[in-house]
Formats: sequence, C-alpha cells, structure tokens
Amino acid sequence: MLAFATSSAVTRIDFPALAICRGLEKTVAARIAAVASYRTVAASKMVFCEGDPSDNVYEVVRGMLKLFKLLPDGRRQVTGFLSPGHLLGLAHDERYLYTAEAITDVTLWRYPRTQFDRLIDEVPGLARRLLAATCDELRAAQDQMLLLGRMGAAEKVASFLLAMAECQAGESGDEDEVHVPMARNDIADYLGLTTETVSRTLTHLKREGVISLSTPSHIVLQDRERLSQLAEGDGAAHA
Amino acid sequence: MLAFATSSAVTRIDFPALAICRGLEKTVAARIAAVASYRTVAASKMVFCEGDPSDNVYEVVRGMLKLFKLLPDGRRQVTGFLSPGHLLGLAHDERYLYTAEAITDVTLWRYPRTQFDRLIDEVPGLARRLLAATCDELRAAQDQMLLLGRMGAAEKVASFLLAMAECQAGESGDEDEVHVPMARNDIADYLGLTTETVSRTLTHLKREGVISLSTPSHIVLQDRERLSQLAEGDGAAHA
DNA sequence: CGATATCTTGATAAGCATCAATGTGAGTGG
DNA sequence: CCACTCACATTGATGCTTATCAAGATATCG
Repeated sequence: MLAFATSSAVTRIDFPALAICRGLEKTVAARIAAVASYRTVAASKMVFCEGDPSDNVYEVVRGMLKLFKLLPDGRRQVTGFLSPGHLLGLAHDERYLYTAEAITDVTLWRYPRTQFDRLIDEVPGLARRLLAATCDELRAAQDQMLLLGRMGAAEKVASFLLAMAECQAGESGDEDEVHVPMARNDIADYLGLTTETVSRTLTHLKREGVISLSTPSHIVLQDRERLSQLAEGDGAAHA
Repeated sequence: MLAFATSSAVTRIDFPALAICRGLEKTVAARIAAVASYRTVAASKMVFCEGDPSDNVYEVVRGMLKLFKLLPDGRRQVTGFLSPGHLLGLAHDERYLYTAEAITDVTLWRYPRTQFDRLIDEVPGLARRLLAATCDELRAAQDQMLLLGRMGAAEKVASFLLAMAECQAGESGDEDEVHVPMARNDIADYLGLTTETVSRTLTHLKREGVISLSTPSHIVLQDRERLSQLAEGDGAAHA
C-alpha cells in the first residue's frame, strides 16, 4: 500500500529544499540529500507505529500528519499535527514512541537512522540545528500541557483555531480563512475533549458570530479579537 | 536573597561531575567547567521567571525544582520537576519560556548563555549530547500530555507515585519508600487536578491499603501491583 | 509551644462525558 | 446521472467526575 521511490535529480527539484539543510553549505546539503529517499503515504495510512523499530527519521515535505499515543484500553492522545518542515522519529530510541498517521496525502523525506546518526556526527552545525528544532517542539509541548491541564473547552477550541490560523498565515489569500484538514475526532483527541464537545463548542462560536462554518473543514474567523479573549479565559468557566 | 559563588577547584570536587560532561575528554570537560559558576537557591525561591531575558543555562546539581507556566488569571501548570542532572533554560529564545522555582534548597551549575552557545559550536559532541537530553524531555512531555488529556484522577495520581518511585530507585534503602518533596498544590498543578482531589485520591489509596502515609511527604507503596493496575485504568472511571 | 501554612475532609454544583439519535456530505455502483 | 451508502458531524438528554466553597485537622517552624 505504501509507495516508495529513491531520490533523484528530478525529485530534488520537485520539492522544496530540506528544511534541515537550509542555510548549510551546498556541498553539505547535497551530502544530506544523498542519503535521503522519499516516501508518500496516503491519507489515513500509518507512517509508523508506536513500538516499531525506529529505523528511519522523516521530514514532512507536503501534507499533514498527526502523532498520537494510546492507552491500553484505546483512549488516545494526539500529541501534535505536523506540517511541512517538521521532523519525526528523531528521538534516539530503539523503537518509535508514538504512532504517526497521515491526515492528508503526505510526502516525506526519509533518512535511514544509521546514516542519519553518522551525518549528525560528521556534518558541522547539523546537531545544533536539530537541537533548535527539538527545543521548539518541546516549547510547543509545554504550551499544550498548559492547555490540557488548565483550560476549559471553549479556551481550548479558541486556542486551537488561532494556532491553526497562525500556522497557515500567508498561505491562502484571506488571513481569517482556516482550513481544517483533520477530523473532529482528531481535534478532540488533541485537546483532551470528546468529538461532541468540540462540535458543540464550534456551533456555539458560530451562533455567537465569532466564526462561520461553511463545511466542517472550512472555518472563517469573523471576530479574532473575541476569539483571543475566549482563548485567554473570558468565557465564564475557569476564569 | 540569592547566593552566588564562582567555581573553584574545591567546588569542582564537592559536586558530582557535570552530567553534560560525562564521557567527554578531560580537557574538554575542564573547558566546560571553566565557564561554569555555581549558584544556590533556597527552597521556594525563584531561579528565573517566565519572560526574563534568558541569560543563563542551568544544570541541577542538588535538590529539586519545578518548572511552571501561568495563565493571565493565575491558573498554573507545572510542566516538570527537575532532579540533579537535568538542564533548564536551554531553549534558544531571548526570554525564558517558563518560571523555575526551587522546591528544596537547590544547587545549580550556571553557564552564561553567550559562552554556552560558543561551547556548543566548538566542543565536538556537545550539541549531540544536548540533543539527546532534549529528546528525552520531549518524550516525557508527550507522556505527560497523554496523562493530562486522557487520564482520570486515580490514574494520574497512581502514575505520579510510580514515576516518583522510579526516579528515586536506588536512593533510599527501601525501593517502596517514596519521598515527596513538593506540596500537594504542586502535584495538583502537575497533574491537572486540584489540591483537594489529589488529597482525596491519596486518602482513598491509603484506605484501600495500596499506600501508607506517615507524613504528607513520606509515602510507602504497599501494593505496587495494584498501583500499576490503577495507573492503567483499572479503577472504574474512563476505563 | 504557639502560630501559620499545609493538608484533609465534607457538601454542593459546574462542566464535560456518555449514550442515543438525527443530519450531512463524499464516494460508489447501478 | 442519480440514488444509495457509510463515515463523519451535529444535536439532545442525562449522569458522572471533579472543581469549588467551606471548615476542621495536622504539620512545620520560629
């Protein structure tokens, strides 16, 4: 089910330069690209599974995917949504610590771990770059802990919408149009809520005129100011 | 209120070798130690505050501290408890992203950021080491997201007790004795609960004979097996 | 040994989950 | 091309979990 292809001059032109190479010397960047191949994964298919041997490090080139962890009884926590430029499977562990699943069709750069590890030692500045990227993910994780542990449903959903808008700034024409590629279920598992609560909260925001919903995946932020207030706890609960 | 002292031959002998130096060549380790000074912080005093200019990177040598983030209205999320060997303030940002406060009296190694940054570039293997440490923190953060987003109170508290025991394995004589230096309030803000719920849950575990509580900070795990079951959702809620 | 912060316990209520049913849209095959 | 189907989203009724408010018990420290 999974499509593979080795890298070639053509594919290197087709896709944007590897984010981890940006700013590195050309010869070095070429060396990194030399060990990379690319892989496409269809929407709703897994890239890898929690517990699998962590044979590869990936970088998202196109599309969006989600990372999640499971409890024995099936409860799920989505730990992040990854857009192009993000790395996954970097943790230096024998096995993957979470499952990665494509939300849309996804294109990835794949680096075999053994070769990637060698690159880290041999390419000056690469380890530092990866450190910066990981610190950034850690910061995001800490923000998410604050959200999960201390925010009410309205604040969570408002924060999520603003984060999505932020993430898509400069993509579409309208700054207030947000495209939501993931299902309500995924949003819920990301925010520590249920599908129903996410849906209800969105409906409520729509009724208040804060957002508009033409299709479930197309949201327009009508009142960013109000949304920011809600994200900071201006809506009764917990405030 | 804060005690400062420059590093000296004596203090280098007094404290365990810097964790970030472990395994590095002696000359290199000495070079890292040369830019470090140490700092002690009394219990309940701040090491640094969210938003302060991030002038230093620290490493915990002795004692325990907590990291937390605040919402505008005062709600608090403790993102981690740090024991010796852990780094803080590493994120490459102009300002600290969280507040660090001593729980017990704490001793820290302090590295001025400018010099620390230079070391990262110049000491081979250091960036890689820091990368590994940060990946580990990220893993812990993802585990905590699962806890905050998807576990009930009993599971949270049980998980916390087991993690504390794990962390202290090999310290005291009895493997089942857990010393809890932080207040109920801090535990609550770490687990996304209230002080009252933490207290009630502990009382309940005590009544069931799963733990015993002589003083609030001294807990003995009487039935680790049962505790593990509870941590995995064997207690009605959410299961 | 007394004062104060911390912890524990109790009663009540809010917020969100759960269970159940209906609505809606994308994709499929006749 | 259209009806059909199925997955997904929405809406509603109810109950559980945990927060909140309030008071009392227990530790810790000067």
